[in-house]
Amino acid sequence: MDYSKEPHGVFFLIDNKSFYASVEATMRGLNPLKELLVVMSEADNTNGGLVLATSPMAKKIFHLQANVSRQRNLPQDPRLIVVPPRMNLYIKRNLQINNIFREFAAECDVWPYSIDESIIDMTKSWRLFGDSPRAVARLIQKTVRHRLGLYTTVGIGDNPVQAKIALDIYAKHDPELLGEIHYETVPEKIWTIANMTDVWSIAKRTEKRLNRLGIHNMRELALTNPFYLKQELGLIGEQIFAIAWGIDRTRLADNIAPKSHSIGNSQVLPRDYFDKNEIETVIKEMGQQVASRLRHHHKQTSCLYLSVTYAYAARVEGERGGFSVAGNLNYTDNDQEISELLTYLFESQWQGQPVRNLAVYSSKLISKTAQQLDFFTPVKQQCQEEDKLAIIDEIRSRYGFQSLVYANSLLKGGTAIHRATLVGGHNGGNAYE
DNA sequence: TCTGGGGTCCTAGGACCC
DNA sequence: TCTGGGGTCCTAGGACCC
Repeated sequence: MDYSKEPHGVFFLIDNKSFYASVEATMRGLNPLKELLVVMSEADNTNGGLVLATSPMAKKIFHLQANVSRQRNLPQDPRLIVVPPRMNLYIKRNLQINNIFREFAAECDVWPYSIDESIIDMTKSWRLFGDSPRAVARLIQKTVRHRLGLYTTVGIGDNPVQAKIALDIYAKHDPELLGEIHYETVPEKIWTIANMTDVWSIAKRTEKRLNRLGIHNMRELALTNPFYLKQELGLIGEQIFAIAWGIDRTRLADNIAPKSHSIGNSQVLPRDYFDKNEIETVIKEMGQQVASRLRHHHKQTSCLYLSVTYAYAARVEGERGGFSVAGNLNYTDNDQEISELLTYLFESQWQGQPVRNLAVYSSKLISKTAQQLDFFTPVKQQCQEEDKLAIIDEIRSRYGFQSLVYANSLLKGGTAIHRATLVGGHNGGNAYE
């Protein structure tokens, strides 16, 4: 493989070791790597408790490998500290960590990827801070540890995908929490990965399809004809072939840049819902929440998507366990218009099955520059409606969502009030210390 | 996994157009 | 109106990630 024309840079992929659990440990004056601690959400719909994060030592001692597990899987051991999540605090820490990264690279070269991972393009700046990329990575780790008490894990690569694999496969098990992959070390570092599903973008289904083609590891993948892979797996085939060779031609500015394609919410209901009115109450609430988020981002949507999953008891083998439908409408961020279309979509498909899971997404978004008036409603009325929603948003941002709810949320089945203070479905806690 | 939540991207097949 | 064909857009579903 000739790598000479491939982009060569210095990329760091940094994540926080057991992020939520580590933050909680530091808040208690404990060492994140030594304590036995789990963060467990006990929201209504978690069915007894959902473990969101497990400290490294708890994973080791109690063999808790899976990231997400249930309360029933937890050992009854007095040494184990179980704490509720504080999502707002984790968001705040994430911002602080990224601000530290911005001391080591330009603003435009730091790309937050998730609540506990960021990609940093260090190509232009690493020489300012040390003799080798590895030394600079150590310095960043020490800085974060010193200021916030948190341990970070760093994958280093000549491009983002090498850094990502270095992080996932090597850094997490390295005593210094560092991993490196470069073009020259691809056969040694990537082809030897025992389990293909450990590689980013390959999960169970893709592994199965590869197995059917006689491919059982990364080396075999790398040595397969790429045209054959493309023919059998489509674009995914090309992509994972490139990954097997450590090749990544994406330019972060084009690909990672936040370009919001959709805004939506989903929830598992706290119990099975049988009644049409109850289900529609929640659908309307979710529509209002999506509308409110659209307004907050100054966006409007022209396409709504509703997904309904039936209660387990209503599933029939061989039949679909729910439905999803999409519908178009004129660009809007209006509660009423959004709720109406969602209700219509629901009624167009629902045939009385009990429901357990609902999702509402808005897509085909545009930035809102001015209010779009329609031809059929008096202008004054449209402006008043707009003003009313702005006031609702203002009151809610000052006094909380539950300070002002539609009467339907007080009806049986509504979940909005209960969920109002949750962040990502979990307890927000308080960001202030 | 008898159910967490918020996303992105890809694709097969149908509708529609010229 | 017992077979055109190519292109584009849309929908619904699948797969994956953190």
